[in-house]
Amino acid sequence: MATTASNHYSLLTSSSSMVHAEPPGSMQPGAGGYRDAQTLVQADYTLQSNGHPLSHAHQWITALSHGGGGGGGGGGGDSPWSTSPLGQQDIKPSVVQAGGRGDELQQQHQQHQQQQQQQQQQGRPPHLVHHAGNHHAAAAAAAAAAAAWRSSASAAHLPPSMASANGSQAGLLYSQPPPGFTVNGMLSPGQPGLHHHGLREAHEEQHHGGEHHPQQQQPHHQQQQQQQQQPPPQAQQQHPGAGGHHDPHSDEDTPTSDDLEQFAKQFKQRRIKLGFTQADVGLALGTLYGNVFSQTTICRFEALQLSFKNMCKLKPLLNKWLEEADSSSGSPTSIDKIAAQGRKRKKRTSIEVSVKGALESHFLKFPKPSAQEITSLADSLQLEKEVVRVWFCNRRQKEKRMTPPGGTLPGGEDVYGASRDTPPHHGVQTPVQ
DNA sequence: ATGCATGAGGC
DNA sequence: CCTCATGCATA
Repeated sequence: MATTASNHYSLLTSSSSMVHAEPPGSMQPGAGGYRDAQTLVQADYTLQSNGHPLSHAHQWITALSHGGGGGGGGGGGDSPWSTSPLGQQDIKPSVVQAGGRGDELQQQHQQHQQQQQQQQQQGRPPHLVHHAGNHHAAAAAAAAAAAAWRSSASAAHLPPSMASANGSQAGLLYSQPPPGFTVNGMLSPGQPGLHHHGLREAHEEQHHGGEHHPQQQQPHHQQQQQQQQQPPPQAQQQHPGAGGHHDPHSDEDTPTSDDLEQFAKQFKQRRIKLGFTQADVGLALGTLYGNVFSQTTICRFEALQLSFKNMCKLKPLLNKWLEEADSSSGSPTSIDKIAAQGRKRKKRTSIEVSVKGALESHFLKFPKPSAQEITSLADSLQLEKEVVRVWFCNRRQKEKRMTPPGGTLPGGEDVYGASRDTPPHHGVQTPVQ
């Protein structure tokens, strides 16, 4: 029953209004059907994407710095962070799904919500944004994660090999905005003209004195390979005494974990002050540099929930945006979003808490279950094998970047060893959003 | 803000 | 099939 509705891919089924009638729980979605559909969709999608002139992305990315990173792909053994500085994959154009599919209902609903959200955020009333402020956990988590990074960073030194030269390339690759192009890729916001470019730094957020714990909270040991993402990030911090010209946000230097943390904070603050939403930024990046990102990604960046590598990749772009947004007065730029294509995704399966608990338990014992185990587990939980597989993948990913679950404090022993049971999700403040 | 999903690379 | 980067759809 976990699966709320296994499949109603609106599109590829010619009928738009049907499907979703399955009583939850009684059935288990046929994996086969799903796969087929997916394949079909995939082809379709690919086709569409191809036509699009957005393939430049991966080029610059690659140039930026290549990292075989995950490659290790399978390799759980290697530590992504240390090995390669930057990402390897190309950025795919984000297709905006055109409405009008069988999912209309859902989409509309979603949009509605988003609008609401945006209103709060970007209802840039001159007076103030009254945010909904509520989530707190995220911030805490972020901090924790950052802390972890910091620790590791300070502890390890890394070879200054990362290069992050891009910029020119980016422009080149994409439809370069004419010289003089108004940089602000976005400007959709009400543009009350209250951009105060004057306020540059928001340094106020300095750290709270010492949360540096030497040890990075590393989850437990695992019997298998535990790829620790121990990033040996370049912790090249220069001493104040020396040359002392350290510029935290120059997009050119190799960012340290600390830089990233700082940057993320500042970025968020300024973004909010300027009245932009995370989605706005993501879109603007696409307009400006050719890489479109979703609200999700921007959000994760701000919350430091991306891998170190990924953070490094994004930072330069966001930094540029920030500079532009702040120095350029809004000029009416129109962001044209290429919308179109319908992309039907499998409907999100919602796993029940109890089931989740079971999965968690297994995860603790065997983070990387074999196909067989997955199968039997899926069977006992009445879930599709694929769902279970993906769940584990995501879980592992989460654990990698996850801002250390509350626990981890000094001593960082138990990530969630003993009482891993309800990681109180949110709980922190987060001023906006 | 996050959970589940998709896909490109890699073994 | 994994990892990793991303994002749609959600709660």
